[in-house]
Amino acid sequence: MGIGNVSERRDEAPRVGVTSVIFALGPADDGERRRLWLPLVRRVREPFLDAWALPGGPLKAGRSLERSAYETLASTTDLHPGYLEQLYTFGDPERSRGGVPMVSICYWALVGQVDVSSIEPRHNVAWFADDALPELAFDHRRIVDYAIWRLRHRLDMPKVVRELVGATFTLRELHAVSEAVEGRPIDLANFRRRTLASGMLEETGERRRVGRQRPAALYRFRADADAPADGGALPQGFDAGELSRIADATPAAHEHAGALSALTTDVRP
Amino acid sequence: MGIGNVSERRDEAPRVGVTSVIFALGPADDGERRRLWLPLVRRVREPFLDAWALPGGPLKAGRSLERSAYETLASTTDLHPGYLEQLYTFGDPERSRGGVPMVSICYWALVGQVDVSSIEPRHNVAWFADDALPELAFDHRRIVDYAIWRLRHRLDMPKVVRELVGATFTLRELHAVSEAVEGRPIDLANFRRRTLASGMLEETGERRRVGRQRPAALYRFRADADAPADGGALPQGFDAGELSRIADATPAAHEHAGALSALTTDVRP
DNA sequence: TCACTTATAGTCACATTGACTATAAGTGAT
DNA sequence: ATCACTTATAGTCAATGTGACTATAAGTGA
Repeated sequence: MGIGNVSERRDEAPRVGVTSVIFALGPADDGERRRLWLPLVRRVREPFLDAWALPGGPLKAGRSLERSAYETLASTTDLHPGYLEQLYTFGDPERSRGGVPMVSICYWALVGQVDVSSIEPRHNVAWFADDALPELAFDHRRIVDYAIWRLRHRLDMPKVVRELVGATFTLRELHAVSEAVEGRPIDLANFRRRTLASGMLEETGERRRVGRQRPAALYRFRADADAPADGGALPQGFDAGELSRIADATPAAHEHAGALSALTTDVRP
Repeated sequence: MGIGNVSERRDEAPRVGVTSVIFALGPADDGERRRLWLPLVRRVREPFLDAWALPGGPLKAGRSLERSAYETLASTTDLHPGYLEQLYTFGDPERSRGGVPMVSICYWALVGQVDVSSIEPRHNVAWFADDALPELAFDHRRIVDYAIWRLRHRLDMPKVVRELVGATFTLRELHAVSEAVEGRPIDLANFRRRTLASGMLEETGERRRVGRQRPAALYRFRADADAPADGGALPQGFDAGELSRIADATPAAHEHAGALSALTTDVRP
């Protein structure tokens, strides 16, 4: 049906898997810039037994790619990102396992907060800073490198950043997130000016005091003028709505609102 | 075989296909802006018998995704793009055919010149302007829309454009290509200034006369300072080298050098 | 009230860019 | 030769965006 016999099927049907790279904002260790952290799972079978690997699993029938990635991620790490975007599909012949070619459709996500308690009990999940990763199984290191590269280059800051900050935030907080994402220091004053001028934000009217100093005005992203530029890497309206539906159906999914305030806490297990 | 009885294997292994969206610079019809044209193939079997569709086929065992896309494209359209980049992977449940989920890994490419003669004999391949496409089979219309969207938004002009112009070109030619890619008129004088200032180009020293007027200086892209910015959507060094290897092994692959001069010719079959 | 820290405003020089205008250089026709 | 015409290429001007700083304001605990 459909494909027909291409010379009696010498074409080994490839195995198809989904893999996720999740980024979270790390702690503000000392006075340093924050880093991005990402969760890895320890492999419990060969090959690469005991090695760290990206969370993933086989594509599940009847689900969209995105949903499949979401479910796999949730089952292995208890994470429920509010954002999931296709990154790249890997399928070199060398990726074959046991002779069967392996195609991995990779997704990535950004989460602001990590519910440490929920993943703590499992010893096979841990978080690592993006610049201090262990050896990874398969070609996962390359996948991570690519994800980071793309995060820093081919992405509109706003769309990403709003996933890392909470619903409401001070400019300094937004600034910290931006620095983490971009991986470089950014002049605060200029950041202020640029960001405010962009018109993406609106004041909530409230203020928040972080230390014991002058409290800062709280902002939120404007609901309208939402996509002043981009639309993301997802085809507009393709799987676009899917994630929100998933998120709505998943209790834990929304609890990363107000994320940043909680991020002062160490996320390491 | 393969598909088997549904109840036995409810984890229906998905079928995996590769699909390509190819863009070529269309003719300068009248005085209008040039358009991008793309090749479609007429389906020769159900479903969507006789409808136009993007060139594609099943993922071939032992090949990389990119190579598979390249070969499929070549066999259905005789096109040999010098550029092939992963676009997106589609795999919604609705894409299933005959109950078997269908995952399509889409690639896209830009070719400057089309060897009309080589595709002419086949009546099941034709070129269409990006703003005058026929009804497409499956969800291919969405794929095309996404490809165009991404071409115009998430891409660094230089990298794309250098695939559409020849090895050597006048600023006016480069300007025409840019207009086609961006899909909007661009002030020539400013385009000049910007482009020259960018340092991407270098003069060849020669000049070329297009009409009967003053000849224009010829430029080429500088070999060094090659990637002053990006690197493309491909993970650096992943499949990156692959295409060149393919291209080298394929005679017709390089003949789109000097492409633009030939583009005054109508590409329609 | 003071010392201290952070929020927020403002300055300045400089680069980029859109919208035009002006001049230079070739060509075929007269 | 010269002219009319078309395109190549250079410049002008105002508006805007931005990096690197500096200055002032607003809270706080002591």
